[in-house]
Amino acid sequence: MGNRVGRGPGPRRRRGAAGASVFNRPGFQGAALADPKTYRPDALERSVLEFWRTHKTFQKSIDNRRGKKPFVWLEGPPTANGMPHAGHILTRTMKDVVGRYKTMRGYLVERKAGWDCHGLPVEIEVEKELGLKNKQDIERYGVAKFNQKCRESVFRYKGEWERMCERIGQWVDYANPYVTLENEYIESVWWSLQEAWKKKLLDKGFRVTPHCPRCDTGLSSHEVNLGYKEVEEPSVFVKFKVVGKADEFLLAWTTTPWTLPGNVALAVGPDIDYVRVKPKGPDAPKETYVLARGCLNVVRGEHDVVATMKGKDLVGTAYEPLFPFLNEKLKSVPEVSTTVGRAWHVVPADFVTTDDGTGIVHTAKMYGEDDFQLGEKLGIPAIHTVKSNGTFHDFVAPYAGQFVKDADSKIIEDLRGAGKLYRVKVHKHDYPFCWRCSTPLLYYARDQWFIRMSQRRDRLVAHNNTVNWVPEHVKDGRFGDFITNVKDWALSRDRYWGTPLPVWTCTKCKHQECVGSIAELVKLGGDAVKRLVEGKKLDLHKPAVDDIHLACPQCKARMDRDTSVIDTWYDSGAAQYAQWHYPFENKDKLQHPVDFITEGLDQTRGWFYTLLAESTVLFDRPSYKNCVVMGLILDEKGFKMSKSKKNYTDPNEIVEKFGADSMRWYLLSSGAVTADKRFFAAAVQETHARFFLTLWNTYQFLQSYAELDGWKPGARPPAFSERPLIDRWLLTRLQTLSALAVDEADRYNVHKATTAIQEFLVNDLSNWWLRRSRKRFWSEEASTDKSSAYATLHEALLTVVTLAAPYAPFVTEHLFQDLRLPNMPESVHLASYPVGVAGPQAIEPVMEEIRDITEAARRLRDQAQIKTRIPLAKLLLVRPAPQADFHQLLDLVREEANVKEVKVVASAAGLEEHEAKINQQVVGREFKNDAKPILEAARNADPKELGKALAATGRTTLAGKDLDIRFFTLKSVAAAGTLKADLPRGGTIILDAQLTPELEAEGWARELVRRIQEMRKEARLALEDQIETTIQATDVVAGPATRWQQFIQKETRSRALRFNGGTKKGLVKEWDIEGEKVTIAIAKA
RNA sequence: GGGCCGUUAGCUUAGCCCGGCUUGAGCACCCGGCUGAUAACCGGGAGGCCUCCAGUUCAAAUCUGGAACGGCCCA
Repeated sequence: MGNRVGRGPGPRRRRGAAGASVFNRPGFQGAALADPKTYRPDALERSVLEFWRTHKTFQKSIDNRRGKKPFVWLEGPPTANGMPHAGHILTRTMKDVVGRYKTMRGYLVERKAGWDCHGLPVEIEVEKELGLKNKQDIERYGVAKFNQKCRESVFRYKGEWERMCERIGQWVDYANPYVTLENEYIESVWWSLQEAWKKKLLDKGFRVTPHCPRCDTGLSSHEVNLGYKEVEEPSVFVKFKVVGKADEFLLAWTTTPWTLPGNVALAVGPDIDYVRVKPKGPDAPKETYVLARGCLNVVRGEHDVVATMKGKDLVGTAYEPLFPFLNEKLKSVPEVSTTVGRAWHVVPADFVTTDDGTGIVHTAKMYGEDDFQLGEKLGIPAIHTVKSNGTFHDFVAPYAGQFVKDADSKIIEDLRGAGKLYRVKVHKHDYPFCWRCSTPLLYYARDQWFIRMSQRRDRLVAHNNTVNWVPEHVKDGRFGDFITNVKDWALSRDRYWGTPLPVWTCTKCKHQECVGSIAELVKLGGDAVKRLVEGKKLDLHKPAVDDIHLACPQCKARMDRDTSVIDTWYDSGAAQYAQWHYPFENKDKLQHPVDFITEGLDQTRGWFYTLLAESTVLFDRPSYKNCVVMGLILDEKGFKMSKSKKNYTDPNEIVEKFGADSMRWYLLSSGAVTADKRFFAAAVQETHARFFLTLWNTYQFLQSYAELDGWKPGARPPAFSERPLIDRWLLTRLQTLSALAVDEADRYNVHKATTAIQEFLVNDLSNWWLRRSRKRFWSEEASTDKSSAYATLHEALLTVVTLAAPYAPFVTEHLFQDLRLPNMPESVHLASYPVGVAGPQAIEPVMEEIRDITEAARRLRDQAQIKTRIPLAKLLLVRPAPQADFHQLLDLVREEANVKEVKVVASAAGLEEHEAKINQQVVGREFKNDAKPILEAARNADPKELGKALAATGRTTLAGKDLDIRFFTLKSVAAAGTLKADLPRGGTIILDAQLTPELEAEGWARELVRRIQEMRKEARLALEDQIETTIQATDVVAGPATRWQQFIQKETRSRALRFNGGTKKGLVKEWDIEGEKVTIAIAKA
């Protein structure tokens, strides 16, 4: 390569104004960025957003792909009445990454936004705002006005959501979103409910669901889950008197005393062992108790077991009701009075355990799911003792009107007074509370609408099996478990703000109609409805929809709508078809399954389920092909982020400081996106520094030299074969990298793709290729080498930028604008994704070896305490003769290790020793059970002794076994006292550490150059500025350095250089170089 | 109470599927070097009972069982 360090950093002249780009930048105004050379993420990203707006880039990325294979993605609609947080940023980033990536791979990716509008959360917000406390308050306030407030409140944070999504670079069509409150959307939902109705899957009946007495409605399991709290409550052991036996009692246990007036049966496990016990002692009551043998610890004091039996032996035993109220009520209702005799008996049930309680389970039909099913089986009538607002009915006289939880203590006292209480125990457990209003929830049977999902269980399972779940364990784990035990979907909600259930019932003949479209509504509703539709006044919400009455097709009498609304989760699960107003419009848009969805793990039983449930019921098709389940975002300490604890940094602050790119890259690259992830500012900062600053500075390097040299992208790049090996290596690495990035992204392993891109940029491009190629840019004269360097750096940056574009859309766009050639697309997001060539190429391991050699050389210098600045004469590389072009790469070693000559020799006889290491795998396979002593002996042996024998004879003896060379790996190591090092992949280097006056002189020169360069920087001189330099030094330094005067002048751009003379001008500094005092002065010439 | 996921250096993590180098890396720390691209870079050092216990095996971070802790989900 020749020693052409030349003019150091400065070329001859500067072109254009400072900071102005030499590249083509059609859309950028440099003015937007105060200092275009500094990376200011926030300003840069905002200017890129502006660029996308003015060039309609998002729209073009779709229009360009018209006619191409579609890749269909479905947005899980957020509710916009809360602020977005870091978890939302992660899922929205993932959605965006996949969209951009697939677009660049050539697919048509349309991205319709969506908003989830209905539901209890919205109602609660409005209630709070208006100071309403319960449903009566809402009714008094007026449902019409209330729902109007809900409608206004839905989009309270819509602006924040849209701003956040835009700011983090999510491309999604917010101009044409689907909105679940619109008539078209509701009409599609109605259509689907009618389909379910036609299939006899939509039905009405009692279902026990978690119920909030304050909101007076059932809650979805998702909602219940948000409100578990640990509570300590009294639990009671109650004595049920056996009919016909004077002093015999069945002991049962409950944590909910308020359900005792509703008791209808006691359940036992048929195969569980039960005992009859009698208390012992003078004060003991003359009573016997029956309970499970496994629960005897419940019994207080001394006692005898007087009999044992199986649960099935107890079945049929009649007992006296604890309270008379329900009994009397049943007798008074003619339709059910005949069934009274079925209640208050011991019955068998498979849910009974002896884990806690007594093994005899108090059963109140209306207040537990198991209880209800058991009650149904026994034919016990469904009669409530408690109203849906949580207070006792009047017929439960002593507690009438009291809230159940408040009545608990009175019930306990009354039982104690009546001698029916065995004991009370404080019980600690998790109990659900309403997640919005903190009222304790009741499990409560209501007559409600439901979809018979249990009848479609097999189809759900079959469709689930077609889904590519990422991570895989969700398929058979959390999701699979859920659907194999799927329950019927309790659909109706006795609330106001939601999609109304479209079922009308005839007031006279009870005929029911499920309406599936607005057209049908007009047909059955007559002129009044027709006028509404024609006047565009139709509102399908309550209360307007309740005012629509249909004419019964059977008897012409009036039909009234069932007053309930449906579970809002049904709305979101309808998105697949309802977003297109299917089947009334856009029949061609519907796709089952869609290609891709992603949401957080918390949606497993939410949206992931409702989508699959509806597509199974309606179409008998799976809903999605690929489902990426994102992990949760945790705080710095690993706890779930919580608004109330405020244990997280506002993500907006982080975006402002380090940029959305850094935020996205961190979230995507630090471990799998499907794993839970800690999120904190320092982590994002590290990403910013490591990847983005490196990218930026690599680009700045190219930019500043191109500017000085007048180099332009695409200016006659040398052919691949003409470029130096190091360039060919880099370009080959790019191929391998691209292939890997595509492979990983195709499998949604975005963290592996991003990590690979980052490692390439930092390690290969910046820290190796560029580090080793800097001087090629400094050279004065035009050459193939120099234009190769430019072309290679340019091509590498362009490829990296394109590879990283889906993940970090902003800075890549900015750089692409500078790097693109005129014939390239106007945006990186309109470009094709590089697919590369898979498989490591022959040159890659060669470069690995070169890097190993320089590392080893540095290690040797360190050991010998010889600074790199002092050149050494020779480095011997001991290895078999390499391929011819290997020698080209040895120049890299020469410069990096600062040696005058690198020589490859076949053998270093006499300079090396051997170290042998046992190969456990081979020994293990060969000797099996006898391997242990051999391995132990090998561990205890001196590797050098072993190596000596093996190198000489090819065999040795260990633990009495004669072992040949194939049981060892033999390494050559430095003989004591030599500067010699082994390479990890074979081969050895030997460094000639002999110093000569010539070498030392050059070292002094380099010492001086470095100080002068540092002073140039300190004086803030421009790269190309000329200086005059004066050096005051003793002969130790000045003598040798004078011989290198030319070199020093050239390197430091010193027009004049004087030793020990002249006047000290400009910046003057005193240095201590290896104990020598040196004074240097530089002044701009 | 049941299910799922996780636990590797102070922090972030790779390796685990498919058992076999002394468990790799980045940040931070210490020593040294290098530096007119970088908030850098290069060499070295220190820092790991790979959460624990048992089992399988010639051999376990890796496979199996159990436990602890953390998180999530369900009751």
